[in-house]
Amino acid sequence: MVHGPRWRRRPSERPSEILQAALEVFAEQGLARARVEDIAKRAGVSKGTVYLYFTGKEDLFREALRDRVARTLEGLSAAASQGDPAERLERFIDAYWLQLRRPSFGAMYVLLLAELPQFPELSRFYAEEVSGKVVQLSAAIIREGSESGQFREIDPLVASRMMVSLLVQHAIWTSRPELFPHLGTRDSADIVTEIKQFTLSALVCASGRAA
Amino acid sequence: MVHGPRWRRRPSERPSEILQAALEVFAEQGLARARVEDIAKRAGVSKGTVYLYFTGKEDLFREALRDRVARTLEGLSAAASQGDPAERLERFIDAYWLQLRRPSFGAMYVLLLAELPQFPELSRFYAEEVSGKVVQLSAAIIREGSESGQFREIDPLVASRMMVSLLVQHAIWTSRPELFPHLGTRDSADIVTEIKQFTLSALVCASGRAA
DNA sequence: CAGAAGTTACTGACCGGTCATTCATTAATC
DNA sequence: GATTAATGAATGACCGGTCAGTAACTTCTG
Repeated sequence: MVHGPRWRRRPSERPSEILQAALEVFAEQGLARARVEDIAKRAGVSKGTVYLYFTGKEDLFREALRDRVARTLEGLSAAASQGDPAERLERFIDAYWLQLRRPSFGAMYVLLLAELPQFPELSRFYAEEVSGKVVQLSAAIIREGSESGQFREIDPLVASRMMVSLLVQHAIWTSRPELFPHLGTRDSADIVTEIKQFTLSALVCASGRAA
Repeated sequence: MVHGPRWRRRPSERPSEILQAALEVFAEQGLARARVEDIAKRAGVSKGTVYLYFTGKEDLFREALRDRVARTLEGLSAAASQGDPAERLERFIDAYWLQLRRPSFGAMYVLLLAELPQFPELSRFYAEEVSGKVVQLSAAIIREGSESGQFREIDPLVASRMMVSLLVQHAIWTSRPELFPHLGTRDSADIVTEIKQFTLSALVCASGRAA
């Protein structure tokens, strides 16, 4: 058998290759069960190499999650920038749903919920830079629609939370069909349409019940 | 110092004491990180005793979760049984929210999402007996409201999923305030009121946009 | 009723396997 | 041949699970 070199030196690409592999393994196994050796194997390197670029398993976890979390907001502000409020809201929903249905989202969200208490710094980052921002962005659209009279009067932050709830929860359900059979065989496009219709019904409806 | 007996024989109470302690520790630490010794300590027994009543850590996990999960549906069908659809829906929301805001819910839900893939049997139990049932129950109320003309025409299963999304997601957020600052200092009662109003707005509104 | 004999709930030191981390060595590259 | 990237065998901490021993409780006997 003819072999190429047993390995190649690629110092600049290694870190991101390892992070990618790490996110996958952490997503499948969780922090405690994931084995550094498996992450290394998936990244095509040996266990020792991981320790050249990261100080340990926890560091690797932190970086992998930060890397993925930081992308959640990609494209959201752009989507929200053109047209009348209802259109913009629909585009916002589409853009957010695009992020949420990425296969890694469900896993990442579970990792966030399950492991983040151990990483206070990363928790703060997530709360400030991600979780809060999504609600703020959509709230801005809703506020405008409210002021222009296109949407009924409603606290924009409340409405925004409701809409985000619908999207996130449906994304989680979609990511675990074996636990949540009530979605049946609906595809992603149907779901997002249902969410849009429900949200807009709640927003354009004049009625409103007095408290 | 005077000591009582070093321990007492209480064979009949042991199992449930251990399950209770187990649920708490699993909720805090996850399956892999939780130590049997810590569960034992919290239950006030030694490690060996745990193995008298359960065959191992996984068995303990399975039983603790099944025990808790089985209670999720408590009181839901009763709540849904009197009055016109809007009232019944509000009572259903109140009853479900009562379950969801129990401190153990957030933790249990995360355990479900994170660890259940390893327990196919328990997954099936959850999917069939819990997850599906909640949606069915509320869908029945909505269907009736739709048929009586009190709610607009809408697929009851879709509307039901939307409503459950709102409740479950807000419960998760509530259970991790450090990750989700957008709820501010709102209390539980405000949140459930907001959810009711939003849901009913979406349901009673005549408008509807053509697809 | 004493207290001996028997039963079993319970304990905790120990064993064995797993896996994060280290580091002496080797291979590629300059 | 000097430098640095990469390897993988070796190390040791940790923890699930075991089991010989002990203490609480029960029953039997005179």
